[in-house]
Amino acid sequence: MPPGQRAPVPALERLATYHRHLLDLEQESVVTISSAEMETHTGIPAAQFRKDLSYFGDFGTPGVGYVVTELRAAIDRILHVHEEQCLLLVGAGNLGAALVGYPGLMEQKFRLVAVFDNNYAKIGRQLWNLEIYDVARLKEINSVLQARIGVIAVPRQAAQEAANALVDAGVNALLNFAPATLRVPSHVMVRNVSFVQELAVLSYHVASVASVEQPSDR
Amino acid sequence: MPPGQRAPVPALERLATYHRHLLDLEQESVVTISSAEMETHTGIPAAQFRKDLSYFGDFGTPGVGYVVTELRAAIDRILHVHEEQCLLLVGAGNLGAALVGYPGLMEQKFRLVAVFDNNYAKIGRQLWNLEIYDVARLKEINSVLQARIGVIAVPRQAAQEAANALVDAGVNALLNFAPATLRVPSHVMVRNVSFVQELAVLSYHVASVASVEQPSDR
DNA sequence: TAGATTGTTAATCGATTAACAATC
DNA sequence: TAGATTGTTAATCGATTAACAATC
Repeated sequence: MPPGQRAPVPALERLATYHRHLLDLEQESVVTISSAEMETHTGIPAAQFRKDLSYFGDFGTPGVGYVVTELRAAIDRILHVHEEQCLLLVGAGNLGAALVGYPGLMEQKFRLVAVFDNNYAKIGRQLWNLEIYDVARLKEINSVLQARIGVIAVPRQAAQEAANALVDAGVNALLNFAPATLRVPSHVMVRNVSFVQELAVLSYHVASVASVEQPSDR
Repeated sequence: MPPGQRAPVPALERLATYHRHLLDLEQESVVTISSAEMETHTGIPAAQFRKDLSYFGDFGTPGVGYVVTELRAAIDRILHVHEEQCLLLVGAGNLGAALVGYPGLMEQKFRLVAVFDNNYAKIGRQLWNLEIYDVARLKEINSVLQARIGVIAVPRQAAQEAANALVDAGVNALLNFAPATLRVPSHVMVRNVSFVQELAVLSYHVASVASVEQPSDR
């Protein structure tokens, strides 16, 4: 509760998970829920749920639990997803196209407002309902749009350049799909999404399970 | 070095990062590299690099460093990416199509060998060079293919069912793109890739940077 | 040999888990 | 009031960082 301590990033990630489940519960017209019940839904321990929330305030009632709608709304505000968030996308390839068309984005008030590429064959074309702009115009265009989150969906070699352009345009948060280590100023947060890295971890696991011979658990 | 201790998952994730940079260094014909030099490349502290490797053995030479090619090959074997890994994909939507076409996969010896969907409008069609099969045939088909890693790229509502089908077909590692909490047997490892969750963390950051007023660092 | 750099041990840090007094 | 469940403090756990003896 005392805002002296900063919430750990893992707590923020879990907050997003709680949020998703709370939306489900709202749909099912569940009115209140206890931390123990949340545990059965999310698989995250009740103590951790309460601890995570405690970084931001008091949201529950002892002996009762949490009002689903209120808690969902509170997390909306914490994560700042209660109002529309604009996103810029750099890279109009397969992955970029999949992101623009991804229905989960607008479900959560994220809106892709502009797409950029450096390939002249693509510039000026449409990606779904959005025109593809020259990445050289990023700063100019964002001076109007004022988006603060950028999505990088370009090949590895172009990733740093895309990051530079986005930061220069006033973006201070990057979702990076390229398998590259980005250098950014300290006020910019980067979240990497790397399929290949995830697959490597799974690959390690598969090999180790195979070597132990698959136990017949469950 | 003593294999009594199990490597932490964060160490495995970093191993994949080291691997990527070592491939770059090989391209540039760099012969040896020290942990300090790796730090400048990857941004990961030298001490952590050495510690991470120490879970798996001795790979360097005091006073010299690491032979790039040897270390890359050693990590290949640790992550089990030295031989081709077959992947099954469930979900032939936009995201699935982007994954099949993603060049980074085959660069790293991951090969998507079959695509499944439950939409009869899609079954029998081609996705790039692969035929889309009925998800009901997953077990039958994998009894031949023997893939051990599955990729879930279906809508949230269908994710658990896809996971069940994959596990039933002998898969013990899942890369899940659906924003859902999957229940799986304990021998199955799940890695979640959730754009929206990542965006929520970034959204929190953007809001907090804005509230402090952007410092003029860097 | 002297200089460099490893692998490892010990110290630090931070996050998770457990326990419980406060409170509805 | 009695029962339930919170928010928080303290204990535990695990990962990161620092320091250094071993070694090329």
